[in-house]
Amino acid sequence: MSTTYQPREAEAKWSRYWLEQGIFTPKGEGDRRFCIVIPPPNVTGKLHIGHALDFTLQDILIRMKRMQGYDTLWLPGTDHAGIATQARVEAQLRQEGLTRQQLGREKFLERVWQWKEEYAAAIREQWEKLGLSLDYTRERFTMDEGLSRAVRKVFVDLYNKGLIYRGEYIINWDPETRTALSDIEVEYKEVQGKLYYFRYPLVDGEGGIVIATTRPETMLGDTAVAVHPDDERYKHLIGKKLKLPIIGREIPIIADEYVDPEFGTGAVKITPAHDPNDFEVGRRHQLEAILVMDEGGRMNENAGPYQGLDRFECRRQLVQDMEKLGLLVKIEDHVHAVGHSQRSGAVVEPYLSTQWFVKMKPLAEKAIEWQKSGRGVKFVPERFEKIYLNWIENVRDWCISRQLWWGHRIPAWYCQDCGETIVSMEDIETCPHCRSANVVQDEDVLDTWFSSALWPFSTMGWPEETEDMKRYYPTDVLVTGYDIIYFWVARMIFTALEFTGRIPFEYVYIHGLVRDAQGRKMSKSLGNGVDPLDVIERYGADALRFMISTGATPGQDVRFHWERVEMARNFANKVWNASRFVLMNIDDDATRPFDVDRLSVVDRWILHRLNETVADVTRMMEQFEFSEVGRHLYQFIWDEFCDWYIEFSKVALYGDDEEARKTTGRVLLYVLDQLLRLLHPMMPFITEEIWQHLPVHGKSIALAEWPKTNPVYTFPDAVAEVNLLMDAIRAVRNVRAEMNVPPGRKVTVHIQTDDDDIRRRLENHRPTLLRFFNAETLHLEGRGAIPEEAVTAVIDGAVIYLPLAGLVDVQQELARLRKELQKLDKEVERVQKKLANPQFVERAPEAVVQEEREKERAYVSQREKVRERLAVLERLAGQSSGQRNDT
RNA sequence: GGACGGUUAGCUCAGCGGGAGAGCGCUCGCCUCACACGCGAGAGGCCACUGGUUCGAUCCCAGUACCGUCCA
Repeated sequence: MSTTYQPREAEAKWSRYWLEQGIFTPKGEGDRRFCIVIPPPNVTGKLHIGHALDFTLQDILIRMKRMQGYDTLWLPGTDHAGIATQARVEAQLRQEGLTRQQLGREKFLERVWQWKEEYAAAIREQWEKLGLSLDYTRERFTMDEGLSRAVRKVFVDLYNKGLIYRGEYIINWDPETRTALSDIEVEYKEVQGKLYYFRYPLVDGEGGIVIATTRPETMLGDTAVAVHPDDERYKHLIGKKLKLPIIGREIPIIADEYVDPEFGTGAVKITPAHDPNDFEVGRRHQLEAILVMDEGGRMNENAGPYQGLDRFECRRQLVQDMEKLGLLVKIEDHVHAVGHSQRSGAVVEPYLSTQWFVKMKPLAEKAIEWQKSGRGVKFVPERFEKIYLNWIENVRDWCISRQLWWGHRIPAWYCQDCGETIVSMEDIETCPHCRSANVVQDEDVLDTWFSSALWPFSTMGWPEETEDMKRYYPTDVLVTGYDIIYFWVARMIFTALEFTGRIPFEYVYIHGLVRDAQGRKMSKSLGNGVDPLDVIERYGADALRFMISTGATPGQDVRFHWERVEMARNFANKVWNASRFVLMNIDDDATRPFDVDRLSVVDRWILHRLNETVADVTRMMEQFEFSEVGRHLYQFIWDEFCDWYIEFSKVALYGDDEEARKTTGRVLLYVLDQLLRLLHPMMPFITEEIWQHLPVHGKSIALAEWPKTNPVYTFPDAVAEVNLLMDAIRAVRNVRAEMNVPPGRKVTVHIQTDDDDIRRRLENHRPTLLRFFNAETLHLEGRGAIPEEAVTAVIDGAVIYLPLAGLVDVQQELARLRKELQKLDKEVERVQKKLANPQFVERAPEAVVQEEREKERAYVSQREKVRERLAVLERLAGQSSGQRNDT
């Protein structure tokens, strides 16, 4: 084994081995099963660091459960990601000077499938590099045949239940990708815009009405101007007609409660085809809806002289023209929220169009009822439940049709002869109503999230009653980021309830986003993204996994810092070297169980602490507190196992007592083995690599049993004794460092105590103390002769002196002790003040009061010892200065 | 406008009713027979602010300020 851990070969070796051995495919046996389905990454491109976080957390859970003996299934898959993938392939085509229209639907889809195969393969490779224990035999894709059947089934059933309908409404239109979007695919951003005041003249008589608008170009489609019915300024004008400038159309002045008299002039232009509120007003007043733009955001034939202009160019020109006509009253600066397409970034246009919708109310009500009656999904952290509920309680109908080619084609056919709409599981050739063969399928596809919403059960083979469906559904946990609670989590819940009658997962663990070192969101445009493969290449997958899973508390964002990856890499190396040490110091029979009666005090101490660590780590894992798990393991392995136990063990290992040597070897191996298991879910590769070097038998550490606490290893006395040892050692080290005693210089140490028990305990560890003190002589004695030229350290129950002829300056030593005295004075004062408070003694729990009393005792006694030593040194200093004065 | 999250060591973050923690950075000393990706010893904090509850508040409650996110 080399002196530093080399992740590259080890990782390649073990991911191959795991696959070959098929250990991630569940057996399908046993009472306890545990299942997670992966949030399917988009086949648009490579995985980013956020995926690495999401997948690592799932792998940690799955690996622990597998080791705990559960029959575990972690099901992988990818998402077709309609708009995003189509856009990527179209961009590729553009480079070749082609458009999808030129290629035609069929040829284009072939290209996208080609793309999909390529990227799905790349994703699979990245999963393996991350060390994920996915069951690749069950990999799914949202457009697989089976999953497509599920999509169709859900669509048909919802349609038959009246929960899917087609109609003409205002939807969010993305003129860039030329498709409809759902409400949540629109991101509102505050924009510094203008508020334009236009005068519309009355048809009959003088004057007119001044309206205010942020989108002047839509006036070309105005079919009314509305005022509030109670608005005294306009009451007399209601019912009169206005002449729409430029177009010349006569439009009525109507009264509607919707108008806010406080905003602008209190008079609002009404454009039913380009604004959701105006659409409603238009319905109430039977107004005509006139579209003035085409699908690409250019003005159409209804826009009169502006036909063919881009919507923003039209706005500029129209404002100029209105000014020339003397109808522009004023322009004000105005900050307002403008909707942008989540995918293309284009300004979204409210647009009247015929689309398919899911009627949300009945579905939402069911989901709310389940959640509120306590049968719902458990959110971790809990606060996200409120976010989910708030959304689903206010959800509006879901626009599910997309004007794309890549996706699940809507299973609706229109008879060109009788006008019938047929929604069907099977493809339709002839109209069942009029027998005409002149039927055409809807050109559009479904929102990607429509199929994602079925993911937890469509991947299991639903609607068939498969074995997987019976055994692994509902799943146990869903792990995902808070950014897709609405898009995905909520939709999975209500579809699962409707179609499977159960919640799709018991827990949903919500994590944050990975940001760059400055806290900015990682994005392509900023170029601040970090490629997980790059991190793996440089530091290893385990380092990446450890860093990322230990980075943040649940629900909180994580910043990516290379220094933190380095920290994780160093930790891996520490584990590596500790293991090397163990392997270098054990015999062949180290695997034999140790005899509890032969255990040394330090053995007992480490076993006791291991027990506590096992309990803590297991508990925290089950509570999804991954970063606490990481911190605990880091601390225990590095500080306690390496810095203390391994150092302690050297005394026995290099000593003469053969039995002690063997026992120590066995304990070292046992503790290391247990620690590797605890660490395995977070750092699968290095733990496997080391474990396979260990003289233990097993196919893989991934299948080794998860550590359990062992009540036999409960040794509170040993813990107290080792704490005493550590105190003494730290005190001496401290003195050596402060006095600049060269590391090579052997010292003599006097430990004085009245307490026979303490002296006896320390006597037991004489060889250890000599080694750690780097001393040649150790005197354990009662209170008595104190060497004069010595440095003093006080610990609880004993005083330690280091005679350091030539190194001790009495004045310096006095100053050091006075500082120490001050510190102790402060502590004593604090404790005594507390204990002097009768309310504290009465009301605080007995244990707390006892603890304070114990502290008081310890501090007072230590202070006493410091004072004594000070008195001696002060006398000495007085003498020497007196002598100087005499001469 | 509403909801939620954050404010703790120079930086990045844990902790969360009873003596302030980690990693990195910094200072000092060490290539000590597992590890310099290391070892040992340190320095460094009115735990944002104002009130309240409590024997006791960094932690709970109310409010304020600033930063951030989501929703309208």
